[in-house]
Amino acid sequence: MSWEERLNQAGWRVTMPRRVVLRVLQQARRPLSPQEIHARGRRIHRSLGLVSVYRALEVLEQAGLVRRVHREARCDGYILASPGHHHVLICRRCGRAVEFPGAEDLSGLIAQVERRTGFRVEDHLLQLIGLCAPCQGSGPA
Amino acid sequence: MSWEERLNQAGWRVTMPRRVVLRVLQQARRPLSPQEIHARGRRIHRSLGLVSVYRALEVLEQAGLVRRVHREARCDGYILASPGHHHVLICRRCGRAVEFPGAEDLSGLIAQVERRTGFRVEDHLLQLIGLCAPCQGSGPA
DNA sequence: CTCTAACTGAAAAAATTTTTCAGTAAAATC
DNA sequence: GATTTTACTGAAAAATTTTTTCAGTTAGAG
Repeated sequence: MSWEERLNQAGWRVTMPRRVVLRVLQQARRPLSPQEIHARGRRIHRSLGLVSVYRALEVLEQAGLVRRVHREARCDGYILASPGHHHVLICRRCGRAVEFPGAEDLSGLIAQVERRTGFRVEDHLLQLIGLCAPCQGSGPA
Repeated sequence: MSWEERLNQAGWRVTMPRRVVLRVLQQARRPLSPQEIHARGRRIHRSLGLVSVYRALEVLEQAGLVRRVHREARCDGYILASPGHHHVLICRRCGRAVEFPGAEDLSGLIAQVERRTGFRVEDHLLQLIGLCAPCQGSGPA
């Protein structure tokens, strides 16, 4: 099924901004901000508006065609650090965040990725999202 | 070594805004934005400025006393999604991003975390940061 | 082809983050 | 403890990013 069909079946229309945003991301070699996507998109279709880029990204993300990557810059949640531990567990209902140890648990996966991609992995960001024990009883709201 | 000593040894001063931000985060049960930290901080020290919160977070993060959590909202990098795969590998030098499969590699870790914390894990965010093969030769700039 | 409501771009508004600057205070030195 | 230095501070202004509003436009069902 093409992405156009996927959009249609989900009740969305295939429009110029969505087409352009997708094409820009297909050609990109790194994560792009809405601003960057807009700038590149205008080279494909001059009248593309920035607002439409924001809206297209929202729809395309919901449709699973685009993924948001969380980068160092411009992300605004802070918790207290427990030195040496880098993993975070967040409850999607009450928002509670817990750090937990376990860098060594990823070593196998990291070694495998390094072998397959040629990257040298220096750091990582792992966040698990779910429901904490008290929130499991309280319905999904 | 206390956090005050850690700051001093790294050449930073122990000041009111830094003290207040740290105290707010110690009392918090979830990740807080700079705005939220500011609002709570003013209840401890009325004259605390928002700008100082931003600056304190920057310093405390560098000192390893505070950790930034990347949440769904307000993060601006997008890449194309390959359905079903959730992991991303980013080169810190050239910015190139690659998705890679491997959700199943985390199942052991996730089961362990669920057992230890009582959370039910529904989703996760794993990003590896490092140097891609071409960038490994070209120095750290 | 017609119709309708999901869309669009532009402008304005809102919110967030950074810069600037004159003054303050932490902590090293006396 | 007083003096001195300069890393810091809050407020205001500027810059940037994101959302809302609105009058039209257009994708795609019928």
